[in-house]
Amino acid sequence: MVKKKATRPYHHGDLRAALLEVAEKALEKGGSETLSLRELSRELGVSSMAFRNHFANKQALLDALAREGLNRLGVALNRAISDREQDFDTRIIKFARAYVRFAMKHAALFRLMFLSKHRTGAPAELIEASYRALAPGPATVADGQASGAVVQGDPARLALVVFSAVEGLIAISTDGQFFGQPLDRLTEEIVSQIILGLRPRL
Amino acid sequence: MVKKKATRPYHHGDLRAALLEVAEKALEKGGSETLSLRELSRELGVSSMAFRNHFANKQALLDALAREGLNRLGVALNRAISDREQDFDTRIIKFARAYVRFAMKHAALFRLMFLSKHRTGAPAELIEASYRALAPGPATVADGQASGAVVQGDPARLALVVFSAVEGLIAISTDGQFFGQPLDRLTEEIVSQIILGLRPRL
DNA sequence: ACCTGAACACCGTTCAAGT
DNA sequence: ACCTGAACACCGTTCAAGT
Repeated sequence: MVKKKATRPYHHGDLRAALLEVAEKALEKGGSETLSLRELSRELGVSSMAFRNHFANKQALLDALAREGLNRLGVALNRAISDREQDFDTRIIKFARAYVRFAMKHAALFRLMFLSKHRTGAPAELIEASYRALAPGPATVADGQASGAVVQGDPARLALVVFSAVEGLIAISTDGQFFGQPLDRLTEEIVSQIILGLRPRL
Repeated sequence: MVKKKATRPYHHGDLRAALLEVAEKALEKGGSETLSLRELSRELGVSSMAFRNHFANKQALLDALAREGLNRLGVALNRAISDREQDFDTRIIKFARAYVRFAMKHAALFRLMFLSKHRTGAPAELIEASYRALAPGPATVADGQASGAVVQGDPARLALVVFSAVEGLIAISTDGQFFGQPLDRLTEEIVSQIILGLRPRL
């Protein structure tokens, strides 16, 4: 996130930031395919091609949006596991909840984030941003290994099981078929299940 | 799937089927947003608006494609659990594998299927097609309950845990981070984990 | 450095018309 | 019943030009 000097040249102090802001709003109520650059420009009272000074094309704007989203997810996940005094189970459940909550709260952005990073020819920068954002997962698993709560093995590989559980919850959550169970409770249940498999054999 | 008489009126015996076929091919290598009706029409050597006799608009064509995909998934899932002599664990693992394999093999179609049915204002027909396609999940759980392999409770609710596991696998599989483990094996591992939670308490 | 405006090659959809 | 072709209102992107 490079800060630009607010020289207020034509219409805005920072057209780039303004574009990202309205783009995210448009995203959240229409998806990435219905998002129109011309419409965004109209909203901001700027010419259709003003955005060209800040983004090479539409894809570049979407990538920037995805990158920003990944950074925000990373912050949320880091905060969730920040208390290193807590035991592994508590931390990993908080991690899972933060992940699921982010996906629920910013559904369209979340979809874009993983659509962008998985598309063929995604910029390396985006892949790296994703690794950084998700790093709290493996990190917590590694801490769990250090305290004897988790079996030995590659933390990234073991964390994959947690990611799988979380992504599964997110996927089925759009069905809204929770039979009245709050999502936080379901997250705890499923992740608790997963934790059992990560336990060292007695 | 209503069969039309092959009267070969202008260009095709069945333009509807031909459209669905090329549309799926286009989908599989470009996503639903880059799919162009005009381009499909050109490929079939037909006017841009010929499709209008078979589909009200682009969305209707995508919905039809999603519906067809759901039917095919349903067939695959039914086949996976068809041997009622097998025990619960075997059947539900086969179910999960069939699900994951379908999603891998028809990635773009799979995405479209769940994008279509989850979008606001999705036709009821699509929702029903989805329930029918996924029915083998709850059905297998119900069989498991009958044989004492699964705890009591709403089969649809219990099956949700299996769906969650499977969807999670699919989500992370696009990352291709399996550390050399075959997906079938990982599916078995994770679903086996899930099964433990479905067991009646001794 | 930042923004404009006309032009180009695409879209999906509507409508009147053809057979 | 099925298909065509012109027209309309949109796109994203390129390019030459403005300050």
